[in-house]
Amino acid sequence: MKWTKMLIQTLRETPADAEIDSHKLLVRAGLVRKVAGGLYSYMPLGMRSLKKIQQIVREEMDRAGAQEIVMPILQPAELWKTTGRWDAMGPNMFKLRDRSEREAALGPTAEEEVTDFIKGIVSSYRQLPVTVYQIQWKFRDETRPRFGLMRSKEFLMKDAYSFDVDADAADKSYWNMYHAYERIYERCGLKAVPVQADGGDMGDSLTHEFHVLADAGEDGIAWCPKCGYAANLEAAEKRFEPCAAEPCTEPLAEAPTPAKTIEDMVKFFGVGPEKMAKTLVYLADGKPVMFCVRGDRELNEVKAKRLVCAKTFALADFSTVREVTGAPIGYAGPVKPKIDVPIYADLELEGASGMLTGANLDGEIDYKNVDFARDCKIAKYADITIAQAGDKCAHCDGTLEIKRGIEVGQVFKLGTKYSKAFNAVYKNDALEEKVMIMGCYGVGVSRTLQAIIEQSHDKDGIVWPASVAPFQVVIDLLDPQEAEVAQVASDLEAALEAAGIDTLVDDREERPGVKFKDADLIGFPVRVVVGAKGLKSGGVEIKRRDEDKTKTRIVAPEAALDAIRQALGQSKS
RNA sequence: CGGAGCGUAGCGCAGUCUGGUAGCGCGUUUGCUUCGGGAGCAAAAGGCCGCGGGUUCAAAUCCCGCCGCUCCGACCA
Repeated sequence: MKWTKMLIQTLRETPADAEIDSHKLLVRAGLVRKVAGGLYSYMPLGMRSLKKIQQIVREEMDRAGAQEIVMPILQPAELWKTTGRWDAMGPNMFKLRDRSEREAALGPTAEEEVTDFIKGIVSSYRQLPVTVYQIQWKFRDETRPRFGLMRSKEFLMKDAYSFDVDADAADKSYWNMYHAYERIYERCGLKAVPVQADGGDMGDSLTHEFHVLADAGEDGIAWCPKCGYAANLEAAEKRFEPCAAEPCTEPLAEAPTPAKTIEDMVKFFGVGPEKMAKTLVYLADGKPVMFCVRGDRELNEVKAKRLVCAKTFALADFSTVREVTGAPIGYAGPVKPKIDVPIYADLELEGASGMLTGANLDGEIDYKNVDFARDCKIAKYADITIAQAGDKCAHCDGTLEIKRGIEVGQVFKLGTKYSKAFNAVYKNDALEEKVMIMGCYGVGVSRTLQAIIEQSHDKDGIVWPASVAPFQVVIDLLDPQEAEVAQVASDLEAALEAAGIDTLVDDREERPGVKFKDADLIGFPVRVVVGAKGLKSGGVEIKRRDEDKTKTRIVAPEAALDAIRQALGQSKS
C-alpha cells in the first residue's frame, strides 16, 4: 500500500483534550478522530489495528471451541425487564422508543439477549455444553467518558457466554476461557495479569479481571510480589495481626474536640490516626447501619455492602446521621448511638482499646479511652476496609503493594441468575428439567487497542507489537521522483506482500526527517529506508522500532526480504 | 449530579479585563531553493469568533439564556 493513496493524517501538536500518553498518540498518529465526548471514528490506520486484535480474539475463541454469532445492538426492553436490570442499570444504559412507543436499549452487554437466544435453541443435555461469542459494539451512557477509547460511550467488545449442565462443567468452561484470554493478550503483545475481583451483585461468584498494569489505569490492584497474589482493591484480602492492646484501665471519658476530620484530630490530640476510629453511617436497603474503621483506613463499600447483604447501599445523608447518632456531623462513634442500629467494625478494631472516637453526644465531643470490648456493642467484626500498601498478604508472609491497572477483560461465573430468570432449562437423561449454568467472558477490544499503546510507547511515538501494528513494515522511500529508486521500493513491497507481510510505502514528496518522524510516531515495527544515496553505497537500511536509532543494518535489496523477516521475528511478538 | 475552566481557520493558541479593520504558529495550495531526523524564501486560500436574545452609533469583547467540551469529585453489571 502506498502512503499517498491512504487517508493518513498525523498531527505534530498534541490534542488539547488528551490527558494520557496513549490517548495523545491515538490521535496524533492518526488512528482515531474524536466525534464528540466519548465517541470516536476510526481512521484507516486505527481500523487496521482494531481488525487485527479482533482477528486474534476470534481465532482464540474459535480455538477454545466457542462459536461466533451476532445479536442486535438494539435490545427490546422486555429482555431487561425480565431480570429487573431495566431499572437496575439505571441511567448507565441508553434507552429509547421506536415510533410505536416500544421501549428498547442500546446494549451495554448481552446476558439477557443471549440467554433468551440459547433458551429458544437448546432443550437437551446433548446440546451442551455450548459457548457462543460475538464481537459487537456496546453502549454505555458513561457519567464521565475520558481517556479516549479507555472509557467511551461506544466501544467494541467481545462477549462470550457459556452454558453448562452443572457446576463442574461450568468450571471447565470458565478455565477454558481463562486460558484463552491468556493466549489472546500474549498474542497482542500485552502483559495482562489476571486478578481476583469482586463478584458484584452475583455474590461470591468466582471472577478474574485481566489488567494491564499502567500508571494511567483506573483500577487499584493489590499485588503480593512474593506469592503473586493479585486482586482488585475492592476484593483484596489482607492478613490481620491480632490486636496487641491491653484492656483499657482508664475509664471512658468525654473529650471536647474542635476537630471533625481525622487529619484535624491528629493535629489537635497529637496522636496517630491508628489510635482513632471513624464511624460512618450508611443506608442499607433504606435502613441505617454503622461501620467503624481505624482512622488510617478507608471503608471498602463493596465489602461492607456484601456484609449486610444489601441491594441498595449508600452513605446516609446528614439529617439521617444526626438522627441516628444524636451528634453533629463528624462526631459519630461506636459507643451507644442515639438509635440502636447494627454496628459493624473492622477486624483491626477487635480488642482495640485506648481509642479516640466520636461520642454520639449533642456537641463537639469525642470519647477517649474507648475499649471496643468494654464500651461498644459490635454486631460483627469483619474485613471491611480497603487494602493499603504495606498490608500483609493473606496468602503468604509477603507485603502487599498497590498498583494501577487497565481492565482489558473479565471472566465471570454467572451461575443461574439469568437462566433462572428466563427459565433456560434443558432435559437431562432422566427427562428432568434442569437450569443451565452460565458464565460470561468479555474482552474490551477497543480498550485493548489503547492499552497496548499505553504499555508500549516511547517519547517518539507508538512501539507496536508486530501482531497488531497497522502495517508490519514501512518502507521510507526517500527519493520517490527517481524511477529506479522507486522501483526498488515497489519491488520490495511486492515481495513482502507476497510473503504475507503487510507493508506501507511512504512515497510522499517529503523530506527524510518528516518521514522518519512519522514512522516513529505511528510506530511500525520495522522500518526500511530506500534512498538513492543508500543504494549507491550498498543497499537498503533496516531498523526495528523497538531498538536504538543507531542500530541499523544495510543490506542489498535482494537480501532485504530475509533480513526484514528476521527483524520482525526479533521484534516484540 | 456537585465544583472549576474553556468554546476564535483543519490542529494548537493570542485577542475579551479596558467595545472600534479578525490575528499568530503548525497544517493546506502554488513557485523557487533545499533534501538522511518535523527546511528556507515568496505568494495565496481558508472564519456565522459555539448558538439565541439583549445593551450600544458600533459586540469575539458587556449582560441574560442555552448548547458543547475538558479537568477534579461523586458514579462505574
